[in-house]
Amino acid sequence: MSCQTDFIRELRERGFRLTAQREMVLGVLHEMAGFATADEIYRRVHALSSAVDISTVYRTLDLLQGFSLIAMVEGGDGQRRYRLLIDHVSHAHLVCVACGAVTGAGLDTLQPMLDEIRSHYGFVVDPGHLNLSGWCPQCCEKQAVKASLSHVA
Amino acid sequence: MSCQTDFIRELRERGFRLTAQREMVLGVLHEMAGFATADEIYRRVHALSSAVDISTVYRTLDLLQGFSLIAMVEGGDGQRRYRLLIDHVSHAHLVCVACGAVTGAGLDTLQPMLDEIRSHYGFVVDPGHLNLSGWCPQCCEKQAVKASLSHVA
DNA sequence: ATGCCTGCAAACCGTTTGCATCCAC
DNA sequence: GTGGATGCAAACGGTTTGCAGGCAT
Repeated sequence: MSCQTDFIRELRERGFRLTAQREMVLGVLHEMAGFATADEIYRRVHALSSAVDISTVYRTLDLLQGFSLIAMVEGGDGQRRYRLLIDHVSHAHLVCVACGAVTGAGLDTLQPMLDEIRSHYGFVVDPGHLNLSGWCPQCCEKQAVKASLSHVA
Repeated sequence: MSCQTDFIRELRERGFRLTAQREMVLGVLHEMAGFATADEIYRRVHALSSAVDISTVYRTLDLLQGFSLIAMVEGGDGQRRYRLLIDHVSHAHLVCVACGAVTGAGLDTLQPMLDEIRSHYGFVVDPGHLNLSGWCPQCCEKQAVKASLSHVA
């Protein structure tokens, strides 16, 4: 619930209003384990109260991003996925380009590399948006199958 | 030009046809230094021959992806960017979430990390699609300015 | 009472697809 | 000649925006 109070405090401090819709979007994000698309979030909010529009979901997600309370990744399927950033900041995200699944990975092993990139290229990798594209174990296998097939065909 | 022959050979082997449009798309990709959006590619091809459609560009890009001859990254702006994979395989891509700029980074320093991810999570990061999101030096500065402003507002 | 937020619906933009025509094979 | 490839245009799906009304402040 700490995120809830963070959110409300941020809202108040910046002169935004607290509405039932914004609470619901945050609530849904809070009870979801991993990443979710805007539409998935919309559906769950809509189940709570049918009078919530998808545009409000997007606007609230924008707001939450502005507060750095959520992370956003671009899936390989053209859909964006969102996730709350409550003490998940120290995680990298392994995004499967085949099925869109997102797995968490400890950031500690990656930190030396990020520092190296920073000093080499002046490029600051955002730890909250550190997304590595590739294949999850399941799709990795499928990919191997597909590759062998395309050699035949 | 080696990519050209690779492409033609792949086409022939798989029973696809060699057309002027496909050659032009490949040619444009070849003469471009970095990543480009489908629209940028389209404009350059269209400049060569006005009778080329954007849909053909997309279809050719799909084809090239099928042959693993190009890499695709999802920019933070919702546009996909493409790039030829001629001896550029050993590069990671630093994608700026603010301006969409893509910088290359040597893969050698990152390889140990990729191996670790593979053994830890069974997740195979695709070296050809290794995209790290963050801020390029220019936008990094702007971001810092914006952050300080939002504290005031 | 004020004006920020909302729902509605339409616009938007990148991408995909159906179909008649065309051309590489 | 045949079927894959193309151009055209319309559809598509996720996201954004304009606007009149509603509700938190």
